[in-house]
Amino acid sequence: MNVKTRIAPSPTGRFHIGTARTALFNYLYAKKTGGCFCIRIEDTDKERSKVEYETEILEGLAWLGLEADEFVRQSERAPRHAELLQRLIDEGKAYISDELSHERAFDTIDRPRRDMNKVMNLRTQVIRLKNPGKEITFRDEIRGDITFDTTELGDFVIARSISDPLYHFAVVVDDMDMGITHVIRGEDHISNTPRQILIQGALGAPRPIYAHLPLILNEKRAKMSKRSGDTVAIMDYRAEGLLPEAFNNYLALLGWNPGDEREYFTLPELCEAFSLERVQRSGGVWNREKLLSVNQHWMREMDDAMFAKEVHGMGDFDIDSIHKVVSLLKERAHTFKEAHDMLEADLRCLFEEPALDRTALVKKEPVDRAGLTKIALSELKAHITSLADDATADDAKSALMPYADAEEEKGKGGRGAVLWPLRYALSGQERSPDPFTLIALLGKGDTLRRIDAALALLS
RNA sequence: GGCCUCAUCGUCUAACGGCUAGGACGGCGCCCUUUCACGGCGCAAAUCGGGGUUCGAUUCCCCGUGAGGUCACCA
Repeated sequence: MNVKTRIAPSPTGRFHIGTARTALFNYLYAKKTGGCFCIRIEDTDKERSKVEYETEILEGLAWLGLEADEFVRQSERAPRHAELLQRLIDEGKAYISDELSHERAFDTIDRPRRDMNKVMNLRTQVIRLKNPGKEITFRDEIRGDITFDTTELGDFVIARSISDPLYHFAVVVDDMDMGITHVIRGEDHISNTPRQILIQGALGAPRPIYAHLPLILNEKRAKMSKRSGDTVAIMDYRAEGLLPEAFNNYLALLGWNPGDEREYFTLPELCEAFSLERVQRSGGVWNREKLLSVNQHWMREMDDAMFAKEVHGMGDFDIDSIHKVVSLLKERAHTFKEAHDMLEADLRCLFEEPALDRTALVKKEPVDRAGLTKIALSELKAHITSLADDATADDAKSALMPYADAEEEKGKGGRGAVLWPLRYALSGQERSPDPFTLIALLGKGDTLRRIDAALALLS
């Protein structure tokens, strides 16, 4: 069988985490089996569908690298929907039902004393499916057999009018026409499945294979939703500087596992390893910490030029400056936003002259160490002066550590009595990279200037 | 509430019916470093409860309990 899957988002909201994961699983399954992955925009709700949402969803899918083999917009299939709706009516499997419009009927309850003419005007027509009222059992690839009694559904509405089909009807028709073989979707669709099977029955459509994915839960264990205040828009994560590689990796491992202990996967690796059998049955709680950790992993895998470009994109920091500190950023940042912020925090001293504080410089209990600090800095200055102009951090370390070690031997303040003033003189910060890295990055000239500035503070 | 689904460390998860119940994230501790981060090493941390079946249940069955989903002329 030639596998064909689809992601069928409705453009009535932003590109959601859940949609992304459903798309990913559909994509993985299709690619794993050599099948075809389709995108179908479900825009039958003309009131709520918006082009900007469609655009965002499509951009999001592209960003994740979930390229579709086929693209359909449901609204473009209206004639086909009307045709089959009419056929069902002609065959007596569906009927036009005269009734009070749903919302207007509600109005009427509030204002019961309307005159008869008005009430007559409230009448409207909908199309309902004749429900044979039987028990339906379908097999779910992830959960096994699921049985529903469909009599309680009654003759449910499948269209507002011949030209205005509802979700259930459009889905069934389109899945049939497109030849969708596997419907992989969220668990929240389980209860929709029996009525769609009923429509398939009326249409004589084949029943696809169903697989209902566990939901993504928030820390309160409820379905992730914008309403509950969860960050569910993929584009918000992208804006923060998360990588699509990290997203796919994290999303895949939330509700699926490869059966071995690998944790990091590229998209092609996921395609290779994926199987529906190893999809989890229970919902997974969204864990931002883990996402960030996965993101850090993929950030470190990037080449430096790309990395610098991403950081540059988070603000207006000079690209060449960023380039110099990529390795520092790679070891610290979990997102590109974080990386950018570090340029203005812990790494600030690399780009602007620090404002030194005398107390912090000579910091150390219990007596005034200004004298000792002064000696240490002078000594360091001598060592640094003899460094090559393009000394690396390792060079600086091997030139200066022996001196610091010697102080350690003597007791007194130990290495710290040397290393602290050095690092502080160069950074003016309580937290910063180590002094040797600072020397290498600042260059000999700036390094000496900063030491002189510190020395001046002590005289 | 009806119907449906689910149930292993805090979280994501592994474990042909047979192990000291494994890994990852997070946490904690130690080392490295008198900063921060990285890194290394280590520790704590779980089979929801009760019945069965079995020589033996995390694993199979039943009943509880808990959690979630869904009950539109939205998708």
